[in-house]
Amino acid sequence: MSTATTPAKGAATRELILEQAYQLARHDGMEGLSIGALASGVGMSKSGVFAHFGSREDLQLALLEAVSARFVAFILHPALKQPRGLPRLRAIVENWMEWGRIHATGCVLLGAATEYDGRADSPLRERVVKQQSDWRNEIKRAIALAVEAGDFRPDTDATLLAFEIYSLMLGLHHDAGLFGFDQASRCTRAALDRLFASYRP
Amino acid sequence: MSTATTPAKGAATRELILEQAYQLARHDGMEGLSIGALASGVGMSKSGVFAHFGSREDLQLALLEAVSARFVAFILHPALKQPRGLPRLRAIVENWMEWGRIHATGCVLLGAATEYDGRADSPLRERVVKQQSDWRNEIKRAIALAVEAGDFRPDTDATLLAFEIYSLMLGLHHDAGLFGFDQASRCTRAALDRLFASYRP
DNA sequence: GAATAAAACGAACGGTCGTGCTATTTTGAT
DNA sequence: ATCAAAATAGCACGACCGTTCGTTTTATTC
Repeated sequence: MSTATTPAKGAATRELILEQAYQLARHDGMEGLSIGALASGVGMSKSGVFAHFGSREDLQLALLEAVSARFVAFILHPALKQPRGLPRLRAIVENWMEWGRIHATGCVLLGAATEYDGRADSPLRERVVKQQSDWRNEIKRAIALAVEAGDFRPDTDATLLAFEIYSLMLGLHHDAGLFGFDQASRCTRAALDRLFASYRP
Repeated sequence: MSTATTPAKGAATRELILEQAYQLARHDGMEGLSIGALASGVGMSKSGVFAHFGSREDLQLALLEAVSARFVAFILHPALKQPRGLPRLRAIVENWMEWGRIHATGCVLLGAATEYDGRADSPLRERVVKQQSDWRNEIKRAIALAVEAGDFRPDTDATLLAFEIYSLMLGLHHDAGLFGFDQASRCTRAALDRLFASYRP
């Protein structure tokens, strides 16, 4: 122990692998992710990549974790600088739409949610469900703060509004992937304005 | 020619194969569909199954076509018995929700839309885009009839409303797959009521 | 620089993948 | 019953899959 400094500097390689895995999973989904393609993507041997995670499933779990952290860091954290209430909620949604623009060509989290939606219980599915549940709660919290601030009517159903917002974001991703981002974002913005207006006191 | 009756009675086998492919694709997606698993599912040899379609891609295309036809037959056709306007639109949405209930454990069409969203152009993707586009137009038509009937305000943006409805259905599928159908359908119904009310004259 | 631990490699394993090819069976019309 | 055509089976192929194992290279510590 004593001077037990971090003996693992090859954790940087792990990051590199996860970054590449992220790119691959955007195209082929979580189940389409293969260690062989991943290895040649980072210029390593299959076994070299494999050793970092111990199994394909653990790799997938690590990827899921990494993407989720990235998602929250991109959307929620910057929005926390905005004052509580509608401004913060709008910032979240705005960042979310920007995330959708960047990931119009495939989003790992959305793909995972679709791949594991009705599947039998597995560590992967459990993780996805928890992440989605956590994220939904974050939105509900932002909504609750907007109600407190008087930006929304006191009888606002936060669960319902969170569902409505989330649905529009699904619509954005869906339409952006199939019909192009510009048209999709126009509809999304208009729908969000209508939605927020309908909850105004 | 002359008495050229249908020489192919093994088209029934094709149907059987497609039915099994449908079940498999619900779990593993369109890209997870494999001929080997399909063959053992219907109790045939791989090559026997293969011969019916000529390639995996053609099998996928045939499946996509079959599911799409089933989708429309389940949701749109029965609704056409309802009078034009809001009743018919409501019937469409109601059938759509029932479809979502049945397919809470994986919907092939939704899965395909996610799998091919940002992908490079391929026959599969083109087919998915066309199907989604056609379906969106059907919704817009039903909305336009509702406007004509005076159920919605004359300045109703059919494209926007179609997007809003579609988004809610995506939200239903999403939440039903992850959190259970009951809670998801409650939110969806409430959101639909709010949405329709907001367009009332 | 020697000793030690971490990291990466390379080959091999049993499987499954999609896809050809050639037989064999089954079917439907004569 | 016959015969052509359609349907299915059987087999083999090259490629890739996740995983294991023993070795070799690289990095860290004394």
